[in-house]
Amino acid sequence: MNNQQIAQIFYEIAEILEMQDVKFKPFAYRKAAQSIEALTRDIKEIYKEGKLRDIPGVGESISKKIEELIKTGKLKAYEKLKKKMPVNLQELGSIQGMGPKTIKKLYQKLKIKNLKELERAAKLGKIRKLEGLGEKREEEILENIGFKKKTGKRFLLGLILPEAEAIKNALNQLKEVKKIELTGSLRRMKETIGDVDILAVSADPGKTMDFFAKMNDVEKVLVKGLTKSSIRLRSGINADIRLVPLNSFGSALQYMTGNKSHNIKLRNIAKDKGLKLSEYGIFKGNKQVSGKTEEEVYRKLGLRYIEPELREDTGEIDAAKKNKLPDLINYNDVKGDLQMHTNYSDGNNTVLEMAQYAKKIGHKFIAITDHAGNLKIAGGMTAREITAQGKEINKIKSIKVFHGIEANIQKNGAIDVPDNILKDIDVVIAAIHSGFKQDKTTITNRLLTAMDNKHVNIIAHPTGRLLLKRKGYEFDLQKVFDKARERGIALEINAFPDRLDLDSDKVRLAVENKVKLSIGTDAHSKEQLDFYRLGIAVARRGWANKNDIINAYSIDKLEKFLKR
DNA sequence: GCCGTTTTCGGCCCGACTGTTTTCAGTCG
Repeated sequence: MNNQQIAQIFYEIAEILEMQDVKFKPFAYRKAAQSIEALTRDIKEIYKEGKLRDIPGVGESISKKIEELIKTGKLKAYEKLKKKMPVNLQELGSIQGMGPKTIKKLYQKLKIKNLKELERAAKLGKIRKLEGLGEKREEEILENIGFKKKTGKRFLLGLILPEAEAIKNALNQLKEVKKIELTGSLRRMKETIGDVDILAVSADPGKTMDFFAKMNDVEKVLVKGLTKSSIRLRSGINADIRLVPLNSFGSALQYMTGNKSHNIKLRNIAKDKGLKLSEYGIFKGNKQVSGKTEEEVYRKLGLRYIEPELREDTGEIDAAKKNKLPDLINYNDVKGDLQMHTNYSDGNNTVLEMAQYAKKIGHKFIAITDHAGNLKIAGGMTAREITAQGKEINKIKSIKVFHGIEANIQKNGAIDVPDNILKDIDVVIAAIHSGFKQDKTTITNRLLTAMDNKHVNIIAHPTGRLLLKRKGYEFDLQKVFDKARERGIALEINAFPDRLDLDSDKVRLAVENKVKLSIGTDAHSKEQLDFYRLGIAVARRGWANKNDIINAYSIDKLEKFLKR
């Protein structure tokens, strides 16, 4: 039973209780499930320490249920509920428009238990005959099943951000649009995005909504009103827009940026102060006392301004109250990029082209880190090629270029490039590229052995995960942190859109452990150097300040770090 | 079921849109 599985059971309990019209309990179970999901430690450890009730939303009853789950792997209360409602909630609930009440009705009237049965019933026209449902709902269900089958539910931040920014810019061209921002998980720079949320102020809502619904990329209009509209883009992602009065822009921006539990906490703070917070502002009775800017909203609630990337309800509100928010690294603090590839291995551009583009986007330095050693598929360089590349790098004067390589950590932890080559390399990146299926202890030792190599500077994409594809291997994080700190090795925040590895939770732990981090785009073409801001976003979401990130160092300081 | 610098009992975030309704329930964010 891991954290996610336990959380899932509580989500399902919430759902079933909601079907039974039980008041308030669903909210409590959902809250507990969210907290458990957000834990950065194994809940079993917390249980062993007897500290389950320190988890927000976990009280007497839920802590006992967690104990039962850990001890027996089962939960009697859950199984009892499940008997009354033996349906695949996760599956049915993942279809847009299917909430607890509809699921319940469909089970009671048509015995629908899963997606397959739902699809069959819809195709046979059985759903439209039920009271409270109709033809349109039936069509909607069928369509959403089709949508679910076609795409996964989430999209990579790095791929959606440019598309969303293009939409924002197009809308911003309209003269009646006075203000516009991307909001939601995009603004929080979450690694994957469920949909695109846009907030705007418009002097002509009708015209703005018409434009929004008729843009080139629109596949289907889902909802269209004067304050709120929703479309599906050809790329498969949904985009929502909300129009509000200028006086409410700040509170609406706050509200739409979320996340949900961050917002709920803020509303509770407002309430404790005798105020009411909604997307339209902060109200005292009927009088609006705040809402034009986000800064003002936080101030009115007695909080320091909280950067969007931190708004995940993981301690930031408390920190804002106590004036203990981190001094986050800024997007312009990063002065260079510490992982990229050229045509010496599997990249598309030359050393010079990479350097020129890096200069253009404002970098002061880069490290060229082509594959070396025995990774043949990625065109690992030979000793002779490494020397030739070094000469080419030395010719570049417009920007500081470090000569690096990306070497492989072999199954026994050895680096597959000999020391006599490594000793002349400025930046040695080591990474695991094979043997992902080894057990936790083996991988841990492998990483620790690699970090004992006296030339290694950076461990790249430390967990090996690929977003929406591969989970990544497990290892003892604490041991690797300790070794990195002792040995003066940085752990990478790989900024390639489907990696973002380390992730922000692990970055936060690394920062707490005083481990240095490096940002590398892993660019294989010059345009991909733009991904560096995704890496900064991960750092910010991990509460890092600029001293934690070696890319924010001056060149002198960075050179010292690299010489260890 | 959880929780408390106004509470150990009495509250629990708030509003828009749609479909199937003739006054509103359900879903979503």
